[in-house]
Amino acid sequence: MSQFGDYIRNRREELQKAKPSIFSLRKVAQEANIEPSYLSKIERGLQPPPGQATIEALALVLEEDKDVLLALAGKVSDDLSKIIQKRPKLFAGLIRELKDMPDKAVLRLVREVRDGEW
Amino acid sequence: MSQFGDYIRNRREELQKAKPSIFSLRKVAQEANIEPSYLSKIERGLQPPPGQATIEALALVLEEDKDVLLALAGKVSDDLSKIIQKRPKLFAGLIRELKDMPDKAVLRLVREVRDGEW
DNA sequence: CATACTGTGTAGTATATACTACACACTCCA
DNA sequence: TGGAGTGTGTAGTATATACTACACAGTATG
Repeated sequence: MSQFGDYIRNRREELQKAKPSIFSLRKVAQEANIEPSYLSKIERGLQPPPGQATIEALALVLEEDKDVLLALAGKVSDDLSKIIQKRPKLFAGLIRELKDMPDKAVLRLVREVRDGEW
Repeated sequence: MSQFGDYIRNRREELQKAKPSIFSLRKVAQEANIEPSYLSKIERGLQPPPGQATIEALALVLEEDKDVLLALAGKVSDDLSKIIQKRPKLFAGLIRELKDMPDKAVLRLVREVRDGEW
């Protein structure tokens, strides 16, 4: 039931398969400046997700998107915060729509947005 | 600099103009089951935003979207969390795009999504 | 002018957050 | 077979969170 923990454990193990010497729990913890035992507990959901600074450090080490990691930890990134602040109603509407939107439609939407069609 | 506080104070005062007797700080605090002084401090940003339960109570009283209020408080709602969990990459992409997307494009996007064109 | 509201300041507290420190058990391989 | 590496368990702590309780000052109304 620990989204954040599961996510980073999966990600780390994935990287570890490719480069075992770099992505052990101890090495990753060291890179992120936290105790290995602490990271272990976070990955297994025995500890709530860490603070913003630590999450961003982990995002860097694990080559992950910090907005996603923060969100999985139940925290809102500064970028997302600015978007919501600027257009709260858009944000509320988007959540309502995305909840039930089929994947295919979402993918097409994102592709078009990215390609500047909007 | 207190997004959450500013937002709910504006909202409350707006409602207060229409119905002064119902939307005083004291009445709203009472409805949300918190101390008036606490709400006062939150509205002025002297106190960090309250917990999830209190935010949802305030959303109800102030007739606001709870996803927005939670996000302004730096917290991720369950609905948003589910979306991110299901499609982390979509979410990351969406944030990147929305940051610089002009309002007109966003509005058109949302309208179309809402109308089922997606 | 009293009393009934408005919002605010000060002081305090239980619980959760965000970690550290270090010992322990296991596996691998030289 | 022993040392280097893997992850984990227990114990503890400073700081922040998420509030309560209540006294106080101002305004408005009867």
